[in-house]
Amino acid sequence: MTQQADPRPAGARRVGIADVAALAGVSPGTASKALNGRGNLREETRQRVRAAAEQLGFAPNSVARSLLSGRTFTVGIITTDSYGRFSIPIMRGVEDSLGVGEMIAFLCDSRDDPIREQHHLRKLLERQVDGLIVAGRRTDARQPLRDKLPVPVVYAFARSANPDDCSVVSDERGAAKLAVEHLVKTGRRRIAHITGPHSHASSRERAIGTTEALAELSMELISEPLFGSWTETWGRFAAAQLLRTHPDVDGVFCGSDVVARGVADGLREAGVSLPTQVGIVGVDNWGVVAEAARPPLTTVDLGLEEIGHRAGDLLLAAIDGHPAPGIHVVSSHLVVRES
Amino acid sequence: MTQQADPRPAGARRVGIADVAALAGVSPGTASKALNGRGNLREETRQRVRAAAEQLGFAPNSVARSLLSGRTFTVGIITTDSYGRFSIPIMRGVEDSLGVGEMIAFLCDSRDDPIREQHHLRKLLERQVDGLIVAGRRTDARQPLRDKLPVPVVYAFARSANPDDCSVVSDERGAAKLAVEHLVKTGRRRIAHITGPHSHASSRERAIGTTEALAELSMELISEPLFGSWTETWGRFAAAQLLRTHPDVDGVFCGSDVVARGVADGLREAGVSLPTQVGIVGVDNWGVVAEAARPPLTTVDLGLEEIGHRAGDLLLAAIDGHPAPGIHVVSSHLVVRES
DNA sequence: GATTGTCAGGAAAAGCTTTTCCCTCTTATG
DNA sequence: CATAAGAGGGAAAAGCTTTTCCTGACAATC
Repeated sequence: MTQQADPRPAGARRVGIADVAALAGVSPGTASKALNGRGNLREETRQRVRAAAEQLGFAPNSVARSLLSGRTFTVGIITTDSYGRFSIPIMRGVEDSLGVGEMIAFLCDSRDDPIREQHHLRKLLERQVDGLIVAGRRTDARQPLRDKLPVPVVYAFARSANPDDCSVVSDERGAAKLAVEHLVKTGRRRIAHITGPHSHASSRERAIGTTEALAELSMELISEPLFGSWTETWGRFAAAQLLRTHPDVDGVFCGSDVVARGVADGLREAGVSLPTQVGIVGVDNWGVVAEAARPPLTTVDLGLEEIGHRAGDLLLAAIDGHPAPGIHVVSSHLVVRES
Repeated sequence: MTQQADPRPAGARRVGIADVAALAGVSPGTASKALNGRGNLREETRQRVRAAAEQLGFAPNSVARSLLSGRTFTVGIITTDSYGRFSIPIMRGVEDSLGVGEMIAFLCDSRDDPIREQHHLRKLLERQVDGLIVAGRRTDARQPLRDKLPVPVVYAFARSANPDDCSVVSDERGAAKLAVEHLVKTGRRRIAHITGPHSHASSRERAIGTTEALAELSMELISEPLFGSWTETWGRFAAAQLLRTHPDVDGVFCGSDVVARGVADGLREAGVSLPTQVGIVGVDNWGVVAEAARPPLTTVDLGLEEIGHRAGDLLLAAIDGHPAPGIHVVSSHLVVRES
């Protein structure tokens, strides 16, 4: 690996501050002050140095700068999800937040493998990252990374099992509440809940939130929540089953858009007119699924990008010495389409 | 931004090689040699140093190491796509490839904004990345990043307009050929092509590949290629139209899985039995779309992950002084499902 | 016994920027 | 005029690891 052939093929030697200083006829220290607005220099000298830097296309070597300051303006993102459905908007939010602090992110994919995760962690710490964000694909609590880390950590979407860590999570029950209230507000009274596997915390939370929200309105589900899998096939199957047992259903809250799309297809193909006879609400606001469904799905957006953004902000604050441990809940919002 | 509050909340002072050396009773230089297998040391000394490093949990500060060696073992990935459908598998491939070289990637999202892109470029160069990968979302050629970059660059998926740059691209015509051959092999003779916007190079290339592949078999399309958009709605619409003008169609090659799914729904709901009467082939192998379609879609996988992998390999080679300029084509492969 | 060679490890420089401390020159003040 | 103060800029250290060069000690050889 990595012979020592010339590592700079095209663009000549990199210019250093010494080159700028020489061209401007000052010492490197002075050049540094001129460019960074420090020290006590004549305005004319500053101009001269700036001109020299411009002319040479000087960009400070941030490696040297980091070595001195102990700060790299770099964070590591460890995602357990192979850049999938969930981590993508989260990462975008993180990058947005980090960008304003002139920080930049290393991306590591642990693929749910603890060994891999520790390996990435070590590599990131060697590189002196200023902080870490751990993004998961499931809302179930996860093991903390490791005790006594030398840098702050923020968990995004998948909370840390240690409540003293800083975690940013979605509001699962609030999402269910939004969905239920929307269904009721649009006149639905006989509501069912079709969702994913019972082994997923998000399924269970959303189911609990659903019954709670109905209870607040003195209502209840027309049947027990139907747990299955996060697939369209399950949605279609469950829709058919639901029609057999409860043909009078007029609203379905689905645990995800994928399930909701299956339910919509299942109902429509059984001759149910949507959204006239039955209203459907999904969760995720996953464009390719929700918009292509017939009718386009009304759905609850969990605010993944906002989660990433908050995680980034909290990490920056922690790096600046203002940690905010605990669970931070980002609220969901309803996206009304035609279903 | 960034006060100088204590940047290390939890884990005490970072241990340096000097700490290890002191504990082992040697000089820092000797400790370095011991840990890196350099120099001429007694085996017992090496052991002692290794034990001390272990005990203290020492991890070398790669910032200092980089400053000395001029190599950071870091690359920058600039994607024009907000971590979307295409960049995701590409990035995974890149990470796979880079991982074996113990390299790690900075991720930047330019959101198709040249200003943003230049900004990211500058930040990455300041950080002394060893190389760059530019990943696009469209196959259309793009402007090169900049002339005379001090590090090697590999373009992935979206080739550089400069043919002397190193680009890794998908085989659009080959993909069309695979699809057509599959349709013909499964007995289809009256084949149509429904695809995305004519303004996209990938639509045009796939259409050309389709007619070429048919020509090689002394066949031709039953109608001109139908250009539209990358949506299910277009697929459904085009399917209906196709049935009106060519009710005898028995095979459709679609420019993407999303379109193919629309076509499948459109045909099925018009009473066409799939795949008995009409065979459908898509492009992308996008799980959530292709697998949920009825029937699950046979599709051409463009090998995005492989593109990322190749790009990573080529970049590593270039960093090691073995550049391979030109266009590198990654071949597609057929994924046979039930359509 | 003196010289040469080898082995083990130490000392110091290098890599690039920033920052602290200090020096010199000018100007103002008593 | 002499001293103090301030302005402007230089010199050098610091940050951490690696690498080169060098020194000492010991053994072997003549």
